[in-house]
Amino acid sequence: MTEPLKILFMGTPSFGATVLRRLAAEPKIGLTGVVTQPDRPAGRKNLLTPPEVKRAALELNLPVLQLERLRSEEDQARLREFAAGAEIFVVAAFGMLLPQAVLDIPRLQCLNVHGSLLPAYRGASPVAQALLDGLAETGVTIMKMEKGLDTGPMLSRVILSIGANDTQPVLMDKLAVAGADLLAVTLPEWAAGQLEPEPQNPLQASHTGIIKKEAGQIDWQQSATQIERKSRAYDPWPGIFTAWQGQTLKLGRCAVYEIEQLEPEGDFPSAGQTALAALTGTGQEILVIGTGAGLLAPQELQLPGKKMLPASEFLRGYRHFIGANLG
RNA sequence: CGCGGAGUGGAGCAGUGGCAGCUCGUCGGGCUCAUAACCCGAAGGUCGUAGGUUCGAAUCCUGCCUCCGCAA
Repeated sequence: MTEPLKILFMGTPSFGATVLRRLAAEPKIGLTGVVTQPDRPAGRKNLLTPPEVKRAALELNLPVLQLERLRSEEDQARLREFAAGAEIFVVAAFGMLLPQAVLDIPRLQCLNVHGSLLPAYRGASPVAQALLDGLAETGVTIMKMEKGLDTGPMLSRVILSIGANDTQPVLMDKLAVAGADLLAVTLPEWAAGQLEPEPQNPLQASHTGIIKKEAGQIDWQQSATQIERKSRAYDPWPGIFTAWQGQTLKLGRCAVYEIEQLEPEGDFPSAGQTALAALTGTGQEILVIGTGAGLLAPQELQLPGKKMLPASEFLRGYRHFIGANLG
């Protein structure tokens, strides 16, 4: 058996941390160090919080280098020094574009693990977008990095099915695990020169951007199915929310019902209107909200300063919620 | 010192200086072919915590603990 591949890992949030932890357990792979972003103020007190990848690296007793940017000569020099001995850079959700000068550092190039089946869903939020679009399956692609954003030629990929109840963190984690396993296979083959990179077809490319807070605003004209997808794609941030009595009302997990499945008390609610309806057959009463198509049944609701509550408990405290118009 | 909200019987809420309440649940009884429905009744709270103001504090002031929204 040959020497383990010497790898420098670059990543920032939990996707990167999951990949890092699994790589660390791989005997054929030797991690020389971890590069991540600086600690940032986060949380309610704005406490300086280390990125998840840093926490994982410290647990694994790996040297850590935190860089704010990579464009200056000075930063690149520090990186070059830190990366001494590394043959490959492996990048997973790093959050920074690597300049050409950085891409040129390692002898065996830079490889990226991306949470989609490229060339579809390039960019910052491939997982959320796949959930929003209601895809049946997605996957992970390992590519050789180029200067562009997720444009490099592909080395390997694995396809995963998306569960009907998968939320963004759940799917993200599945992809990270699959991506790490794929790396464990791909890296040695790449190092041995056994892989021929396959260029991406730019005509099939699509882009995903950074998610903004406003994206979580519910449009009640959308179908219940679309809104429910949104609730899974935007979990845990920004979540999905609407307005009630001048306050932001967050919805947690949701279910979707067709009109035939329910017997309402009175008329079916219009878009954005709340109502109680009985499930046909069982007679069980549930909270539903009208939408552009179908009915949305939120399982959990939350008002500012309050806890997320199961719908039944929420209604005990706010009985006049029934019949309200949201949005 | 980033901004802000909230802690009240088992659960969720109301009560902003003067007897601690509502919905639900729980327990007992009744009604009913039957029920998650309905009727009658009961138990269950040192109002997060430590001080302070007051004749009197869940309520006003201060510290602390816990939970949460915004911002990042």
